[in-house]
Amino acid sequence: MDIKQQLHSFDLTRTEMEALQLQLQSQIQITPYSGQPQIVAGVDLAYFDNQAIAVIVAMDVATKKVIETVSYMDTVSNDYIPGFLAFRELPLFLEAWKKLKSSPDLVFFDGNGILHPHRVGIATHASFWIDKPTIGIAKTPMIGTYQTPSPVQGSYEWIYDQDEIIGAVLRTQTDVKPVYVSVGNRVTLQNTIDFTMHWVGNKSRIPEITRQPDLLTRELRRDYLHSQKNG
DNA sequence: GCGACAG
DNA sequence: ATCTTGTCGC
Repeated sequence: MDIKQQLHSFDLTRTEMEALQLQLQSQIQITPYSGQPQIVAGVDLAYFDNQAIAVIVAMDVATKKVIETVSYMDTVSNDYIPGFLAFRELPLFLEAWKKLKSSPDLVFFDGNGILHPHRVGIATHASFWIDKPTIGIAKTPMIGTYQTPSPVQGSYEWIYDQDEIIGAVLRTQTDVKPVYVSVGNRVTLQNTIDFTMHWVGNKSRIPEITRQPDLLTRELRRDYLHSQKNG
């Protein structure tokens, strides 16, 4: 099976998934983002039973206002396996992506980029499907070693795997648990930190760019389950 | 062999 | 991710 076919096949064995990650890993481009993104998007999913709703929210970088939102609901075919989140969530995300009319310059994912055993977390993996620069923002650590960042908002520490820097522990709010950010593809870790902090308000630990889709995904699930309960 | 392990 | 009560704090 060539890589092109695998790009559309998510029902793979563990060995096949690892082989695909290794192929993608060799194509990662950690390069500075050219200029400034004008439109960016955030992604998240909400589950219920064996189904899920994927939501993409496109926002204007300058005004920080929502430009467009799209969603896609379907059955989830793959279990969650640490290290293979992409194979569970990308199928739904890609369907939602097809419905998007605007063209984001960059996409933020709930999860990791290269802060991953094979350097191919969901944000990195997705970049090869949508052909866009990506960034990963995780709420809990997965791998790597790091020092605790200062409790002040904006402070951070590198996350290492041996001598390799694979991400950063970033304090989005003073005296609040930090988040774990990493390069998805086609950006630098510094771009990742800067772009992430741009979306940090003064209230939430989670940047608005991924908090918006998180809120909307739960709202849509509530509405769906409610309408289903009635008519 | 044992424990860890994004969402 | 999801299941859930009370509770601390602005």
